[in-house]
Amino acid sequence: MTDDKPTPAANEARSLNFIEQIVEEDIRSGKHKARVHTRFPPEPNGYLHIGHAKAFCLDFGIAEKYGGLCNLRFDDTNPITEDTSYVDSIRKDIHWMGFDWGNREYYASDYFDQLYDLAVQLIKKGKAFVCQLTADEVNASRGTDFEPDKPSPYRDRPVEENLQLFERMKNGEFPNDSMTLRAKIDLSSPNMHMRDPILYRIRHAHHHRTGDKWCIYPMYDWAHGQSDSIEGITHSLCTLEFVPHRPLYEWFIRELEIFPSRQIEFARLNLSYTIMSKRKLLQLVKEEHVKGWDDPRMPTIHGLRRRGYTPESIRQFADMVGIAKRENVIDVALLEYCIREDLNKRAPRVMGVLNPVKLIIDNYPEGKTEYLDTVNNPEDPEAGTRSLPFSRELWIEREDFMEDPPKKFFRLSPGNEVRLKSAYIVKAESVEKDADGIITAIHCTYDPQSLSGSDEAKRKVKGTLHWVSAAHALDAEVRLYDRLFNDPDPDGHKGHNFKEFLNPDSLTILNHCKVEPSLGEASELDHFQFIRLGCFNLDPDSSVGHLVFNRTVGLKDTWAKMKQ
RNA sequence: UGUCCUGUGGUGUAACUGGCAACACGUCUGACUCUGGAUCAGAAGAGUCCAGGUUCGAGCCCUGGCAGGACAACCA
Repeated sequence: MTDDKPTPAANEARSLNFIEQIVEEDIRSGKHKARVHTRFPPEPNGYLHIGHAKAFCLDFGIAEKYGGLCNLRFDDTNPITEDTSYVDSIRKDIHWMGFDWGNREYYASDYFDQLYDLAVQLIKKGKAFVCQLTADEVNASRGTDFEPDKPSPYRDRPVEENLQLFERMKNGEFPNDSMTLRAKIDLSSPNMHMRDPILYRIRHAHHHRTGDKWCIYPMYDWAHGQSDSIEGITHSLCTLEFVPHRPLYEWFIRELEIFPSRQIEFARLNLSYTIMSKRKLLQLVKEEHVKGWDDPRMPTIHGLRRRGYTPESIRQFADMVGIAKRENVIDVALLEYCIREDLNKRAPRVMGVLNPVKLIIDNYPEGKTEYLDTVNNPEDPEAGTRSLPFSRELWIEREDFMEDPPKKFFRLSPGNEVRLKSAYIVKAESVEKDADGIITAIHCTYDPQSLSGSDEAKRKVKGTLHWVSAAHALDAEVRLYDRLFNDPDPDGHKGHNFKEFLNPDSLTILNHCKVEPSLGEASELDHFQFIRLGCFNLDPDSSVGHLVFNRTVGLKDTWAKMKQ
């Protein structure tokens, strides 16, 4: 066994995304002494969503894979939109996802002093100046693609004067927006970011961490790259919209002669039938199209958690979508696949009836209750068994009975037999209806010899139904969710607002569901598989005596597919 | 119009860096099943945006097009 060609499997295990390839090359060449250090830099001005999850799974994942570190760094350079409450939620979300940053929780605001000093350094080099143009005037001075910007009249202010003015800016001697510090680079650059970008602006605003110490705040380009350098970040991973910023990122490194972090960009996640813009998600919350950031229909981490998604399923998803530079739209079906697969292995099976109709077993003794054993999870022998109360009157799913069934209907219909899961085989005999012709009860008979597990129970019947004993059932509210938008790309239609595509049926509330009594002991957010129906979890809205379940995702339903 | 990024089955990602395109989701069969779930077996589906070129040989290299996206905030 010397010259085996690599098997496809081995090959695949070796296949790396383009960022891993870069990292491995750097390690091989001994760059930064083969050290790998990444960071996840959220701005604390909103909640994290699944797109961020893709990003921080990458940041933390790369560090983990190559024995490096990943910092959490809040990019808090804009006090008027940022808030400490967001810091808490972001921290919580990342922890919940299973990542840890040790004591390396940093803030761009931690570096305001150093950033200020670096700015002074840049001024001294003659590479930055204090500009007194108003925002409108700056915009008016902007050129076009082929026409350079008009130089600011303050562009050639002497270094000494710049130094003094910048210090006075810092000292709060000037009102908001009256001055900026701008880099002096290249007014005719085809890259607009190089046309004397603004580094600092004046904002007399209270900052959630630095309080009132500062009234000048650095812009993204100035703060982000330098923060990377200060932390010794080797690979600074960000999304594609920052590609044009990279020349500026590198210009600062060169001019300041600071640690050369490398910025690498990848394509952000897009999910079909949803939106990912923080601003637009905020709009959905504010305009009450959803009930909050943690509404189970939201693509936020908060929303997914409440919906019943597990950290493992989301990490699996992040892994499966891959990393590349081309625009992409991931099918939500992949996300659903990930949670089904995870919960299939872990979620205990229980019985719950969403749209109940009474099933009366005419030949079963009145007042009798049997306790029948049933397995908690066929995928997990360790999960054990529990007992279920069974009696003469049961609830079954209204959909599971048809008076006049089509040929492939494997459920209950007059004269036909069906297995009640973990119980007996029953045969439908007759129905009761109300004045409107709606079935109010189904009468059946059971075969006492057919109890699950008994020798006589080997008889095959075409279908198996879930059920709940009427006398023992608990009432429950069940919330069914459908996609929030009924268009695959709600934000992608020119001339149409994304809200036009909101799905009016994204939430269906069922109020009179019946669930097995064991569910009375469920805890908040516990996961279950309601047999034959889907994955559900207990919503925090539940209270003693009022159970509320969310449907995380339905089971694959080939019958539903056949009906179409 | 300028600069930059990107074009591989329906979707996403690969192709050990020149050797006739693989994996996953989705779709469709069939088997099995006390969940029409799961599991198992299998199938269909791209000749890699287009046109030239280099080469024995190109998705990978070169040239020229075309298409999509990003940028032009005192946001990040």
